Amino acid sequence: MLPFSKASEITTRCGSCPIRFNAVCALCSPDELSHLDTIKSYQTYSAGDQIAWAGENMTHVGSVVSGVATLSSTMADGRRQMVGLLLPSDFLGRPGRDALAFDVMAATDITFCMFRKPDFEQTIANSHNLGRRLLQMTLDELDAAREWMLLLGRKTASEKVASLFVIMARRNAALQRHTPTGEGIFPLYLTREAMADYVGLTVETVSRQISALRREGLIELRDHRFVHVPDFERLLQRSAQEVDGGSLG
Amino acid sequence: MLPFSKASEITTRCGSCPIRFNAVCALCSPDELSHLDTIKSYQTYSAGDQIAWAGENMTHVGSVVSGVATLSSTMADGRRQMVGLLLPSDFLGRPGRDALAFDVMAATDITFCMFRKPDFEQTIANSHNLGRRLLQMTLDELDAAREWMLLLGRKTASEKVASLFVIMARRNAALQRHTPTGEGIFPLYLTREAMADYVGLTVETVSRQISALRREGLIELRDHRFVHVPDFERLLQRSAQEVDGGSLG
DNA sequence: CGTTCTCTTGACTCATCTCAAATCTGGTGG
DNA sequence: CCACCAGATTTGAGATGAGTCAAGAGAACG
Repeated sequence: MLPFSKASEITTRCGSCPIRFNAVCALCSPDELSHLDTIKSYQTYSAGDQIAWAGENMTHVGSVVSGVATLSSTMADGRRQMVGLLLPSDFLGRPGRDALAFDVMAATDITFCMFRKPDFEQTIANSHNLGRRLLQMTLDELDAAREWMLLLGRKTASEKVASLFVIMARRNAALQRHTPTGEGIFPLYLTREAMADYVGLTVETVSRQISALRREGLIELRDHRFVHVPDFERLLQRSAQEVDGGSLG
Repeated sequence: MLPFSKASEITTRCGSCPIRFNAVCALCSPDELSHLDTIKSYQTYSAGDQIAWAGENMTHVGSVVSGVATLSSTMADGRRQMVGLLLPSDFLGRPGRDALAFDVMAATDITFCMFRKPDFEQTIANSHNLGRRLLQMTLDELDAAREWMLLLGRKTASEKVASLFVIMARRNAALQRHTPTGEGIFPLYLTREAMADYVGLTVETVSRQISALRREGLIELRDHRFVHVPDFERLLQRSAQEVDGGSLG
């Protein structure tokens, strides 16, 4: 694992943690939280850092507090597919399994709230609420992965890219506890390459599709870091997505 | 259609159930099992039956005892993507959520060991082992879904079809608690259409790729119901899959 | 301010899809 | 038991969406 710096500045007590109500600890009682307080530690990585490699043994598991990380799978010849996008409150790691199945990279500077795996497994064994929440989150991720499979297997390039923006808009809105409608704006954490790996296209095709969406006024790029959506419903229609509101993990 | 027995014949006490050691109940104690015995019921469906529709409220959750079912997602214009394949011991349903996110169909005649959802949720709340096993299984399914995403997003048609056979060979072997090597044979439950929905191709392309694999001697069809693999390692190589041994869910 | 990396755009290629027709399979009724 | 039919599968020929290769424009960084 790459070197990382202590994040003493952002260390907080669980009770006032920004991801308190969405993370794996969301269902924990005050007692359980104060136990977590004693076994947690913060770790930070810089944008671009490889956090872990597929097959590696993770000594820690934990939650994203701030920043974005990607999970991806790489083939022998270099083809790569992103298989997970970790935003604040998302959980990284597999209690009960040693080896990590996928590569983990920091897409932005990122801070994790980590637990040594044995500590966490021990805590799960004693805290019903922790395991219950982890199951909920894992089931949600599974649903998201399956929606993502529909995108990868059956959507056109144009639908894929529109869907990507729909997903990002939704996940961004979800962090602020609402759902996107009408006009909105969200940060674009991913490079063209990461987007291409997300939707199973080449960078060139992603770039062309983004240009097309801009020409049609479905999106507008601001500062190269933000996406402004004038009419979310129009984008949604272009994505060929059902209206329900999945949020891909 | 593969032979199968009427539910009444296979109704058994949990202790002697064929999926006892892999299903969601695998970690349960004798006490817990005898409780499950009192709340379970068997349900059967015929090949081709739609077991449930996306968006529907499932009143029951449960395990496949024998037979095969598919989970799939359908777009408004009819495009369809399979997102899960349920074999014996796999679990269907989402404790804690009402609506089903995907369509469920019987690929062969199939028997489930079902629980009314409230009963099951109640039992989970009391039985640590049930929830623990469900979490394990869900995490495994998530890994499998993610490998599947690599297939959908980045593999060629030829690799996709070879991967499909690798996956089926592995899952079949896993049911008998071993891993495939060298020569082997397994049943082919899926139609060309289901295979196409699995790997995100058209039936024509799947058919062409199967013909190519046969010409090259990588597989051999027997009775149109079984696939004989003369050399599993050669097939594996063609699938461009890592050697580790995932088994897609 | 040059160097490097990312992104965009263009021209062309090719893998997979589409449309169409032939063949095979299993089931049905005479 | 056999002829026929409907559906599943295979195969062919041509169309096309996305990939590849290449060049130029923009940003980011020192």
